Amino acid sequence: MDVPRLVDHDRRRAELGEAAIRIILREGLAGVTVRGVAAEAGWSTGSLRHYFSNQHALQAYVVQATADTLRRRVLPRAQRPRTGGSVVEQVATIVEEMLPLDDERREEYALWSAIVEWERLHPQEEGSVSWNDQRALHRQCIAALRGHEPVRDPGQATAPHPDAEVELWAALLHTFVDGLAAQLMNTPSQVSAGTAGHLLRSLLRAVPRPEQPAHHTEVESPPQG
Amino acid sequence: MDVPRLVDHDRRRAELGEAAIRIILREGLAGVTVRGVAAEAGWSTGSLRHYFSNQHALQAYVVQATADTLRRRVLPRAQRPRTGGSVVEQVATIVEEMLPLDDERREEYALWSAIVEWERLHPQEEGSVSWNDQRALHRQCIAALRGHEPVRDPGQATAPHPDAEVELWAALLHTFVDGLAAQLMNTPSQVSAGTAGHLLRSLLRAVPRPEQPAHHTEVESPPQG
DNA sequence: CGCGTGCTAACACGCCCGTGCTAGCATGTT
DNA sequence: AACATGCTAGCACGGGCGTGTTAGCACGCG
Repeated sequence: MDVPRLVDHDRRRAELGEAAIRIILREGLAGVTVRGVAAEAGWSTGSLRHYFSNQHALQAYVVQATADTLRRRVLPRAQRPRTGGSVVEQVATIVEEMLPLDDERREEYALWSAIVEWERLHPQEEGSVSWNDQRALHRQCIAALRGHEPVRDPGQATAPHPDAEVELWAALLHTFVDGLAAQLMNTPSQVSAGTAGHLLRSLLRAVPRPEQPAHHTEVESPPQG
Repeated sequence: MDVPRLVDHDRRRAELGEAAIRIILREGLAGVTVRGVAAEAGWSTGSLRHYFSNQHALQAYVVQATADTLRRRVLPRAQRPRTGGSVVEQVATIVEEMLPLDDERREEYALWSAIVEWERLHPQEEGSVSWNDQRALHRQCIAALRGHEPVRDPGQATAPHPDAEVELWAALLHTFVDGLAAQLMNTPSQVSAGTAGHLLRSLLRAVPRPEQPAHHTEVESPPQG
């Protein structure tokens, strides 16, 4: 026993994941079948089932692998330091890294939507994949609105933020970005990339900032529900 | 020939539509199969195919019937006149009629999402169903922000609006509402109904209005893309 | 009453699916 | 060189799907 492995299981699984991602982009998450993924990767179904006993196990792995791929692709772009331009422009370029404004980001957003859909249909899995990423986007919005570097995760996610107004506007921006992304994906004929940029910057200009306190919004309670 | 009909075809089609809506709510649009709808309605597949030759014809009809059902349910609620409360509160209650804040409106939003999904997958159909409803929501937002009754459709959809700022904020509100609805559906544990209400009202309070021109947003171009 | 037409039900075909199973191949060890 | 074990390929079964076809039923009309 304990014979040295002949193949690298992790490498094989990663190959399967890449094939599955290609299928998701072509046919959506419902197209991720045992037979389909095996054919896309050039294998037989029996070989695939040596690594994933179930379709469920396959899809769960694919969701995880896709989330990892997205993190590696999107986060560095969003966290790249911005120096030039106004605060509005800096925040806009950060947010635009996550919006489906071109084919590459449309691909990324389609993959992200597939993950969210999968987790909506399978809510009992231990440890939601998208939750941490949602928090990361949230923190990114907060940090961007402050004009600071992203805050390290304090570990206490529900603790009230020191600046309730910034927290509120981060939540508003987060929601707005979700809507903008949905409109760009679902009704691209009505909301083009240029329109999205205009809308985003218009909203950002409406955000009250300390150095420009022209508009006061009465904050009643923190937006965490 | 021209023998009087023995059954009311429209009535039968409507029965099929209701059965299909139940299936959409249970299993999504992908569950709308010829066999499944026939079984849900208590028919045989042969009978169903007497009314719809294709699965495509069935689904196209179901999408249309669902859109009609939604219009009859949602539009009267949204267009009900608001008298009491501030403008923010009036607009909030209008918008909330379209948000998935309880089980009934979650059902409605799930049906609406199915329609949008279907039209995204079949873009070549003559006359998009959701386009007119998107315009209706857009006009509703504009009218609500103005505090007026809904404007009649001028027939010239791309004509620039007289008040560019209202048009801009209507588009921003529309996008924000889309994002809020998506968050309520996809991540209800993070965005509850109460949170959604707070966020919506916070955004509405930030909208500059003629009687409260405390904040000036530099409008550069109309948001139509 | 008998007939024709509209409607219904059921079956058949081919395809794709998940999954269990088994014979064969390749490789590291003895 | 021979073996044992991990891996591969392929088949088989049962089920769901869309769709074409066909036999049978019900009703209105002559």
